[in-house]
Amino acid sequence: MTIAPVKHRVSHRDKVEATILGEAVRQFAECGYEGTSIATVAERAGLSKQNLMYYFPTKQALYQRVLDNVLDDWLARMASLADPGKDPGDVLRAYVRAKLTFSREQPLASRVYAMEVIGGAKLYADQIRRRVIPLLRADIAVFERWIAEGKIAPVNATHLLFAVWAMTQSYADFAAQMTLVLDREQLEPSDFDDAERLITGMVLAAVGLQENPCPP
Amino acid sequence: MTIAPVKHRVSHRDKVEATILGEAVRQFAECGYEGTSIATVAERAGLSKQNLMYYFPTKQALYQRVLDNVLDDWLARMASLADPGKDPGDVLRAYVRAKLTFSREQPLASRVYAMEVIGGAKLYADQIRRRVIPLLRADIAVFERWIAEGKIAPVNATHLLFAVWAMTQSYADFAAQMTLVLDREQLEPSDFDDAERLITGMVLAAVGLQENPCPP
DNA sequence: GTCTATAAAGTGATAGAC
DNA sequence: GTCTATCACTTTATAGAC
Repeated sequence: MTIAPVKHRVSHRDKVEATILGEAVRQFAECGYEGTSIATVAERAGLSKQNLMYYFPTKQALYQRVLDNVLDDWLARMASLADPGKDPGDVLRAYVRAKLTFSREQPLASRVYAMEVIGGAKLYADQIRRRVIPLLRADIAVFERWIAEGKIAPVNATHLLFAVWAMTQSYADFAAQMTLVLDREQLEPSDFDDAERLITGMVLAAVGLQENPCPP
Repeated sequence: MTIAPVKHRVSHRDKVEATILGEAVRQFAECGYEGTSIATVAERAGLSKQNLMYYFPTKQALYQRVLDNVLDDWLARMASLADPGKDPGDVLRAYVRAKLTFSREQPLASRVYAMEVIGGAKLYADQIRRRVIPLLRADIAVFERWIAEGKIAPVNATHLLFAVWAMTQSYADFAAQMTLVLDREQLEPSDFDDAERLITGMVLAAVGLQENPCPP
């Protein structure tokens, strides 16, 4: 009886799964869940589709793993950024920067998540409810505490978070349109710098934390 | 020889096409292009799939007509909103309001367009290049002229437009996630009022047009 | 002008070989 | 433990009937 080769730090299975997941995230980001065929994913990963289904028994299992990885990565970067004890300005700056960095470094992850939400989150609503919503609500609560303490101007905290989310996420999701406007092959680091400056400025001005040109 | 009944103001064909397009936009918004089957669209529209393909010879033709209608509606609402002669504050307020109204009244249209862009605009890039990009560039040029004339603070006009687009569009595209945060069945008119207030405030504060709480 | 039978290719999934 | 031949079904599209 042969025993599984546990001595390897990264098993053969782990390597194959990583290859599959890498292609899967690209395909799901382009075509969404229903639009992606496991045959295409398998072909680009260099496997037969039947072989892929040995590692991921169903298409849904593959999709959920992709989305799990997306959330893991995102949550690791955003975890407890909003600390009510820290300076509001610093927190807001860090928040915008972290979210923009994710859009720049993991645009495919962002797009898979966006596609799922736009389509109504039919396959992942439970996980969003469990892992994302509490985090967003906590961030909103921090904003509201700052307002109550008079540290920032009284704005609608919920919609402020929606705004930050929307502006930063769009640099991954709507990159195709932005590159057409900017007449570029792809978004450059300088574009993300410009975006960070503008978004940070807007947010800080909105909550009264930035010395802004006030009309006389 | 029978002649086509041109006397009818709305032909039988127009009515059937409208029914089909109504179901198609819903289906494309949920599942994207590849994820939508014309059989499903036909069934919900009360036709056989073969009959649907009499009116729209290919799936691509149906998809392009749906996207054409989306753009027609959107362009009609946004046409020449940015008039360099008008008051910048009024224009920005009207711009945000018009875009938010579209998100509220035509969320499915917004989502079909968003899905196409996120997937890389593989089937509609030409039309976006032709009909959308020039309009966005014109809006940016107006913002830049205001800056040159000293009417608004010197911000990055391109990214300001990206920000407005992102914030307003997200109330259609990310509605599924927003309703989870807000614990609602669907977004209410009051949510759009709150959104309009916050977004307008952010934009006007960013360009120095709103008397904002300045730190002492 | 409107609708239907049929085809040709592709889908996710399983049972079983190495 | 890893991989493949095969299946039952759905996809878009066409050729042709009413």
